[in-house]
Formats: sequence, C-alpha cells, structure tokens
Amino acid sequence: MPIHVRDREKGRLQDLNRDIFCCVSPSIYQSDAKRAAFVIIVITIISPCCDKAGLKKGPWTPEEDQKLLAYIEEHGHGSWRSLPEKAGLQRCGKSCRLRWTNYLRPDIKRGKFTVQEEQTIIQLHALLGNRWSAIATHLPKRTDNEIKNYWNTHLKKRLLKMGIDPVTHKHKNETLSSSTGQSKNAATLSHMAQWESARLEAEARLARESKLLHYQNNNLNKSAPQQHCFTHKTSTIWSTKPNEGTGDQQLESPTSTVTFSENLPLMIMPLGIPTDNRNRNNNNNESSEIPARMEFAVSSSTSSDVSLVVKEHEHDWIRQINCPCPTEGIGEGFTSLLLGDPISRSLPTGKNEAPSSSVAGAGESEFNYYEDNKNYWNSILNLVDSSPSDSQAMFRS
DNA sequence: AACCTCTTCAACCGCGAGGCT
DNA sequence: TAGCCTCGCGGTTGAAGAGGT
Repeated sequence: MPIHVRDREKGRLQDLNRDIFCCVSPSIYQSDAKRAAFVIIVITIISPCCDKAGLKKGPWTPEEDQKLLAYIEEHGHGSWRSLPEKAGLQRCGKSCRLRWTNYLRPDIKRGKFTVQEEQTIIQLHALLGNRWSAIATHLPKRTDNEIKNYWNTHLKKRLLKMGIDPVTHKHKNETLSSSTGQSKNAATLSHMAQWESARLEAEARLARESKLLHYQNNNLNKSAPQQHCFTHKTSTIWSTKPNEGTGDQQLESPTSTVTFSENLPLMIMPLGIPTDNRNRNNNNNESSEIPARMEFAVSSSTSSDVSLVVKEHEHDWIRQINCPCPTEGIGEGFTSLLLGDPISRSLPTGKNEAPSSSVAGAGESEFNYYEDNKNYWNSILNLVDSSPSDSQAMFRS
C-alpha cells in the first residue's frame, strides 16, 4: 500500500503526513502495512477542511478576531487550510478566510452605501447579473458579500417598487413585449454582457492579486505607509495578434483603467455584431484581417478620445483605434452606446468602413428593442447626472 | 411586558475553476 | 493526463435586532 506514504517527503501530503507522523511512536513503523493503515485512518479523520469535530462555527468573538488579525499581520495568510492551527484558532480555514475577506481586512469600508455606490451597483448588475465579485471590483472597499446583501435587502426591493424587474432591469410591462421577439438583439446584449463580464472577472483577479501582493509587501516592510492599492495595469483576457503592436504597452488593454468609482464611464460599443462576412471587404488594406465576427468593443474614456478595442472572435486578437469621442457627454455616450444609438453605431471602426448601422443590418425591430430599454437606462443615467439630493429623493422613496 | 413578524447581515454550504504533483 | 487540493464564488441560512400589536 505504498501510495499512501509516497508523498511523505514532498508533495501535497507532506504537511499532512508530518502532522500525522510527528505524534506517532517510532514503533508504529515496524511495518509498512501498519504505517499505511495508520495514514489511511488519520487522513480520513482530519482531511476535510471544514471538519465538524472540534471546530467552532458561528459568530466570531473579538478574541478570535484578534488572533486572526495578529497572525495575518505578522505572517500573511499563506495557506488558509493550515492557518487556523498556526494561529491557534478552532476554526476551519474557510471560515478564517471569510472572516478576513468580509470583515477584518483593513481596506474595508463599512456603513451605509452612498447613492453613487447604489447607482454603480444597479448599473453593473444590469450588465453582469449576480456576479458580485466582479461588481465589487468597481466599488473599492466594499466586499462582494456586502454588495450581495445590500442588493438583496435594499436595491432589489426598491427596483420592484419602481416596477422594474430586478433580474432583467426592464419595466414589468416591457418584459412581455421583449420576450415576444427581438431575440437577435437580446443575444447582442447578452454577448456584450458576457464579454464585459469576462473582462471584469479578469480584472477582479488581477486586482485581488495586486492587493494581496501589496498587502504582503506592506507586511514585509512595515515602516512603509499602509496603502491598499487597487491599481492593475493589464487585462489579460485578450491576447495580441502575433507581430502586431509596437511594444509592451500594446499588450495592455486600455479597458483596464476603467473604474466606476472614479466616475469614468464604462462604455460598451456595439459595432453591429455582424453574423456574416459583410464587414470583411470594407477595408482595403486590412481586408484579410477584418474579423468575420466582431463581438463588441469596450472602451475607456479618460478624455475626449475614445479607445476602441475589437475582439476578433475566432483568432483572438485585439485592435486598438483612437477616435474622437462621438458623443457630447459621458453619460450620454454611455446611454447611447448601451442603447445602440445610431450615432455611436456609425463610429469608425476601421478605414473606409461603412456605417456600422448598415453593418449591423439594424432593422426596425432592433431599433425598437433598444428604444424599449431606453427609458430604463435613461432613468439610471438621470440618477447619475442629477444632484445627490435628487437621486436620494428618487431612491429613498 | 410579552409575543409575533419582519429585516438585516454575518456566516455557512456546496460547487466549480484552476493550480500543482 | 488524472487526481488531488485549495481557493473563491454565489446561494442560502439563521441569529439578532427592530418594529408592530
């Protein structure tokens, strides 16, 4: 039965086996069979992380908090699984991790959500659905758990009161009409949301890593001022096409700088989402490179210029184009883009490109679909644009 | 004051993704 | 490549507090 002891010297079972063997009398090693049997039994007993026996559950006491905090401040969390024992806690690693990430972390803001935060949550939820961790990356110092709770206990009810379906973010009376048709356009928005969701998740991951590194660095050098940096430079869900780009910066997605917390709008650019090759011959020089299917473009707007990033569906490359911002205001741009406004649809997406409305093959029904959603999005954006007191009045009804 | 109902939110649970061996 | 392990996510639960009768 050698497989049960094979990792004694190295590998994943190393720690586990050390813990087991250190409390075993040497006489137990008289035969491999005895040793193996012992290991099997002990692993069965202690292996589950959330082993019920002897581990405390329920609310944390101040003493437990202090122990966890002190341990992490000194050593970092390391392996959550082994942390409780090292920190002297009768908890499972999972419970410790949750307590740390949702409560003890020093970069957590507690207390009431601001109107701005509420609006951000609603906007992002409309786009991403219940992807709380992705939403949380755009609300600095708020945890996904907190946002989830706040949504379930406050915002969802408020939307229902306003006659808005909290799942679809449409007015109730619009849900029926949209469900009878326009599936193509629903799919369009769905595609947009999926890609944006993927991007946000990638950013969330990077932000977490960045935060963790930063926190650990701070622990290593405690004389340095405590900062909890959320910056992250790269968004790696898209790769560049080989031989394209002029330097390292080309590998960086311009989307990575978008944050709602800084009042920079997240822009989703529907490029028409052709499902055939109509786009292919619109560019003389790049005809062979024009993607057959452009899902959408995501942009950050930090000035009057807009950077477009085009994701090519099959070959996974990006193209960046800088062009003047086609809309007058940030909010307006966001609205029109989300709504598939014909103005933004005519954005140049490449040289000599036909208006994207024609590329999209937008018909009457498609426009109606966007019109149907316009009221909702405009109401959201009106809240953003209006004064806090106005928003407050509307939200606190 | 006692009881009941509702609300809130910290914590738990189960699952899946991703990394490591 | 398979199996194992850890971690993180999203849904859910239940204790505690608030408010109403």
